[in-house]
Parts: sequence; C-alpha cells; structure tokens
Amino acid sequence: MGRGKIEIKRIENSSNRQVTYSKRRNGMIKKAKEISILCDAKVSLLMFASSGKMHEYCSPSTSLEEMLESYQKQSAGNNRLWDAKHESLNDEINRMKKENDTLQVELRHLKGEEIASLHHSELISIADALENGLASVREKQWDYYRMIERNTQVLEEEGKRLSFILQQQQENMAVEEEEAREMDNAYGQEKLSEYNSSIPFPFVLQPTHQPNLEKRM
Amino acid sequence: MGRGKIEIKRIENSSNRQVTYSKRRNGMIKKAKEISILCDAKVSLLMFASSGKMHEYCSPSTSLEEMLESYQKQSAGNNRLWDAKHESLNDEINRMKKENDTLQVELRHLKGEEIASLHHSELISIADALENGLASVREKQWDYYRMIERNTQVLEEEGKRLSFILQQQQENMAVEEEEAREMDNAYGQEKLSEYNSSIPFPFVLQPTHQPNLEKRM
DNA sequence: AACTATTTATAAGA
DNA sequence: TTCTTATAAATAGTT
Repeated sequence: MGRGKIEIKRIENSSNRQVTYSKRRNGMIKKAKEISILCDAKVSLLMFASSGKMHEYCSPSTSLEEMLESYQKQSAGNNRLWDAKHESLNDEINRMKKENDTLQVELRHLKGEEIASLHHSELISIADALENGLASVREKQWDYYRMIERNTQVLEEEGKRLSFILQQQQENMAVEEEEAREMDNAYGQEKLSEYNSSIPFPFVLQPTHQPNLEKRM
Repeated sequence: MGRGKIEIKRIENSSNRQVTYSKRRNGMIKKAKEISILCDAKVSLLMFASSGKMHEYCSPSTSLEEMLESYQKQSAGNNRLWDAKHESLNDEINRMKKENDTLQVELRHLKGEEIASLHHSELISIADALENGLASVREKQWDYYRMIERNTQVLEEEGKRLSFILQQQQENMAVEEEEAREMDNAYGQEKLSEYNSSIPFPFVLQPTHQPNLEKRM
C-alpha cells in the first residue's frame, strides 16, 4: 500500500527502515486500539526496533501482567517458558518448606512432642541430644552463678573499703579541726595504699559492669 | 476500509463482532510478521477475544520471555509490573529464610550450642524446655522397656506351654504304641485346655507381633 | 468462506 | 522529521 508494491524482506537502507518501522508501528498500534474497542478484545503489543527502542500497547481494560497471567493458563500448561525465573523461585520455596518442616519436626521431638511413633533408636538419639544440651546449658548456668558470686564478693569488698576510707577521712577531719590544718592528709593516703595492697586485684568480670575503683576514689 | 466506513465503537452484533475480530486479528498478525521482517524488529502480540480465546504472535528471532526480560529493563526500572508475583515469591523466600534461621538458632540452643551470649533468663527457659523434653522422652522410653518386658514374659510363657504340649504328645505316643491305638488323643487336648486356662490372657501388644497361639497349635 | 466496493495504510517523493 | 499523494492492502457488508 503505497506508491509501489514492496517485497516483504529486510529493508537494507537504514533510514528507510527506520521510517517504515515508525509508520507501521503507529499503524499497528492504531489497529490494536481499534480491535480492542470494536471487538471487546484484550491486546498487548510489545515491539522492539532493531535499535533496541521499545514501544508498547496494552488494551485499557487490562494490563500486561494480567494478560501474562491468562497467557500462562492458556498455554497448555506445558509452556512455562517465560516463567523460568518464577519456576526456580518456586523450587527454592519448596526446598525451604521441606527444610523448615524437618527443622520443626526435629524441634518438636526435642521438646518431647510427637514422639509416639518414633522408633526406639530414634528416642535414644533424642535423649542423648537432650542430655548433651542440658549439660552444656547447666555448665553455662554454673558459670553465670559463679560470676554473680564473685561479683557480689567484689562489691562487698568495695563497700568495706569505702567504709574504711570514710572512717579515715572523718578521723582526719577531726584531727585537722583540732590542729588547725597543721597536718596534711598524707596519713590517710598512706593508710589507703596500705589497705589496697591488702586485698587481691578484682576479678575481670566480662558481661557485668566492673566498678572502676580508682575513679570512684 | 470496506463497503462503508465504520465508527470505532463496540460492535453490538455478536457474530459480526466475532467475524471482525477474526479478520482484523489475522490482519494484525500479518502486519506483525511484515514489520518484523521489513524492519528487523521484534514483535510480540498477545490477543484475547471477549470469549477468552487467545491468539499469539512472536517474532521468530525472539521469544516472549526474552521480550519480557527486555521489557523489564526498559521499563524505567520502577515499572516492575509483570513481576508482581515474582516479587511476592521473593518476599516469601525471605520470610521463610528468616523463619528457618530462627528455627536453626532455637535448635542449636537446645543442643547447647551458641549459648555463650545468651541472657540468664534465656538459659533458664532453654533448660526448662530441655528438662520437659527429656522427661517426655524418658517416659516414652519407659513405656517401651515395659512393653519389651511384657513381651518377653509372654514369649517365655509360650515356650513353656509348647514344651508342655510336646511332653504330652510324647507321652501319648508312648501309650498309643503300647495300646495299639485303643485311645484317641482326647486326653492331650483336655490337658492343654487345662493348662491354657491356668495362664492369664496375653497382653495386647500393639507394635510388637503377638503370636497367634491358636493357629500354632 | 468468497467477493468487492470502499476505506485505510503507507511507500516514495518533497 | 513531517506532509503529500498515488497506490497497495485491509476489510465491512454482502453473497
């Protein structure tokens, strides 16, 4: 349809090709719109020029997704082509579901649930796992209790020391008042050093806050 | 293009509509083929009649998947239309991954692993769970052992009875030989019934095979 | 499904 | 590109 008949084969002249592409593309989109309206049809038209540029038309009553959805259903089921990615995601989901189920079952067994149908040997391995787990947890708990104990001890020591310092200072103040500042408090410092060296260095307590004794002085 | 100009609006006559759909659909597919060849373009054409019937064309140099792949890239990134399902599958995978991780951690904790950083209260609840689980499993194991024990007892009883029957039959045979078949073996049957009533009816043991004593006689 | 009078699309030229 | 226009192609209504 034009000034001359053309053969249907690739147009070698690049700009002619592009012009024809543009004209015919518009023609097709127009046709797509018309058939959508005239015939109550749903049309999706995707076109890529050789340059890679894309043009698209989709009937206003629908969307590309919706049409692809229908496409899948109609494509005789076996044609799951465009779904390669989709498919692999589904596979992964199924794989994870299985893994999840396995974990859930294992967990329930360890909680003593759903063990009615288990074989004798399975019960033994579950019991072993529970005993090992319990042993580890108990050990950790003991660590914790020992730590609390040591911490308490340290705090008590600190309390004692603070009392001692307080007492010393009160004594110093009494002396100072009496002697009207004739003595400095070197005596108190001396006494404190003496006391400090008499108690062992505090334990290093990791998770628990360790009071910084130097700063508190 | 036809005997008369038509207005572009829905054709109300159903069969006319269908005929027009068929003609124009063929026209569009022809045009799609032509533009593919003439302009070296890639075209995908998906059409659904109002009846729901699908027709499809795709340039021979490509496939719908490939075109959708390109579509995504060109759709300015934000236009993840056809990927709605894809997206939701990804969400599900992430959700399951998280759930899986949670389960794995819980499982490891119950096995006494990775408990170093746990809080005191968490250790308590793990220990509780382990104790409960162990109690359930132990109980189940006891059931099993008791069952074995009873089964053993039943088998021993059966052994005794079989020995008894054997002995009776041997005695009968000796008598028969002596008396040249003047006695039938009623005596033996009598003795057996007497013995059977002297032992309690065997326990019903579910998973274990219970010997059918009547048939074996 | 054919036919054909017309409308529509478009090839080539400007 | 866009417009023009001669002509090819598509198709509406008919058979």
